[in-house]
Amino acid sequence: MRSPVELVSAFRDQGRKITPQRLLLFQLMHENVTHPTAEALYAVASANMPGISLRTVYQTLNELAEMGELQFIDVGLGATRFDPNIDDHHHVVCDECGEIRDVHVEGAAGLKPSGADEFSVTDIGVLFHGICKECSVHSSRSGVSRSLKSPALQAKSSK
Amino acid sequence: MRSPVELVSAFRDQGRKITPQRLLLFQLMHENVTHPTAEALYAVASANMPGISLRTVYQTLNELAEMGELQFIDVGLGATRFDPNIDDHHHVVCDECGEIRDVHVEGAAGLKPSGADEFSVTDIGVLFHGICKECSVHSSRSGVSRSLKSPALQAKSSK
DNA sequence: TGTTAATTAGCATTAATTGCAAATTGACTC
DNA sequence: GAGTCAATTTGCAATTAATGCTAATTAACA
Repeated sequence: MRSPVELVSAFRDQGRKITPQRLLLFQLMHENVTHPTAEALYAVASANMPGISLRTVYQTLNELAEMGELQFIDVGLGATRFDPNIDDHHHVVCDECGEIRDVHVEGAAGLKPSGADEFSVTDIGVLFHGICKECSVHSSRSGVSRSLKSPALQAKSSK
Repeated sequence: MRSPVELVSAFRDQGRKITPQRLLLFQLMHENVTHPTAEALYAVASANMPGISLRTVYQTLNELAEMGELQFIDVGLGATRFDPNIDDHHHVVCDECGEIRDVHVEGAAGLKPSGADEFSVTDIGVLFHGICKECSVHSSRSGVSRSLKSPALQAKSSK
């Protein structure tokens, strides 16, 4: 995702307006490596701008994605995560704490599916599941509990 | 996923009961390559056994997953898909029609994430997006419409 | 400073899935 | 073959994630 300043121009160039809400969200998402959910971003935004609506957060995230400024990522937990990193990269998810990290994967671009004849590939995503450094040290902590491969059984966020 | 006959034993061995509903679902999922959603499986099950509940379908799918007999897969569309194939394999999703196919991926097991130090990997999933043979021939058809990378913008099933 | 179309907020709605409790029924015992 | 009891099924309410809709607001331009 480009810098807030660049996004301001990009938005104006497309006939979109610059509002304080959008500006704040640009700032909060720029170089954000936390892969927040819309709700999580909303929480942070609310702290800075009381009264901002969750609806606006969703709207803006969708617009940024539409403009190719960020990526949606879905690791199998309930909510979509947002990633301002649009370079070629992949993700690692800790099945203990739920944290997601961007990683580079050597050779990923060269992977070929065999078994689906004449399927034309437009995108390849590699998702690693496992346990992060922090979680393997401190036995188990807060965390997501249970295997992330079983969404139906997952503990939901306790709101 | 093992055969219905084997599952009957496996279930009994764990103190679980064999009901007509479960038996039907075992049969419907065995060697099923359609990656159905719970709703889709429910539709087929209902045709065979009117009155079976969606709740039971979810319940049974969760139990099968818990026992390692099937996999949940999440391609970023709203609903979780169920895959009775638990061999080492990956998936291809057609962004036009939404179909998912199992594929083998040479070299996938050897992929390493770089950038997340000391992350211990327990599972690797590769997901290919693109257009399937059928959809590239007939221009566009029913289909999922729009990029599957943008769940927030997706047309929802029209129930 | 006025005009107008874009945006925001807030609430209702939809979709996917689970929680819960009452009624039912496998499986085992006698 | 009948009785017992815990497991299972149903059906409905509840929850979560996300979008649809609309009135009120406001940025951007003339």
